[in-house]
Amino acid sequence: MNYKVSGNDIILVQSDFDLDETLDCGQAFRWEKIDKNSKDADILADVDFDKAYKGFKLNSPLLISQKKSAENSNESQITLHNTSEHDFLGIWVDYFDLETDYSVLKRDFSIDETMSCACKFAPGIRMLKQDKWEALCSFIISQNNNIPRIKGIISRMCEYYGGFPDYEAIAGETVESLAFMRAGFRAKYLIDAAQRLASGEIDLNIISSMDLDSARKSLMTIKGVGPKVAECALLYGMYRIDAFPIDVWIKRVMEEYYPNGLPACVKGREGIAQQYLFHYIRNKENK
DNA sequence: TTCCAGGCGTATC
DNA sequence: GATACGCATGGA
Repeated sequence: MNYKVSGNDIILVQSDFDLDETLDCGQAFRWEKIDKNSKDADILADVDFDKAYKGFKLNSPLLISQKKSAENSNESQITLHNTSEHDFLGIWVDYFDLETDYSVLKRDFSIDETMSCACKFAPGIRMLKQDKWEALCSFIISQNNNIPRIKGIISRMCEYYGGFPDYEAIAGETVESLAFMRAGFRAKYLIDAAQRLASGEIDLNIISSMDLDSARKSLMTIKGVGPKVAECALLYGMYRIDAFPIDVWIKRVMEEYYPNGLPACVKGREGIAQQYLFHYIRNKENK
């Protein structure tokens, strides 16, 4: 990975990374696109960019922009603004999975025809390595919900606490005191998860090193965590890329393309394949 | 008005 | 173990 430090910015030339496809594909809910015509874009007044996002990993903020390379369509200049080399190496390299070569991954996946289409459809998807607790919370909130509303609930939560609340904070709440979030029936599930973590009954660090089945079972002892949310917590919060969350959209993918199961070429990396497929099935009609 | 959204708990068989 | 139904909320 090649990068340079320029003042308070980190600049890297990176292939297989598109901000829209990675930050707005339903894996994370705290990234907001910066409209070039809004006053938000003022902070990027001197920057030459195509698209930019601001957001967080847990409570680490980041402003990130992208400028497509003129000579290579698969390549972009990615700039992480107002950060340090220390945070880049300590937080963001890991978060954006920059040590993984996605061109190799996509080449492997593309043996399968549907996977090939999905990879070509959004070649700039990367798996985000999110915080365990943040991912668990996010996907508890996600159940029977749509993405704009998930973002809204999480945004109200973070605004209220002045950042993403730790589980001790949520553990002390009640359904009534969390009413401001308008999370509906999910509020009691968040509280249960937080209380189980606060009591030490469940430890996400321990779960992250369990075998997949034990990890699933342990997570599913939390109220409101079923097979799908457990799988998402494992995939997005613990980088268990062999986890394979099946929601309504992936169910459609399986019925339409894989009635006999997933192809062998995604074995061991089902979760990453899932991210390409999820984005593909949801968006292929309107592109 | 009705249907749906990155599901799950509960009741019932 | 399978299936049916209710659930908070808000946009289409």
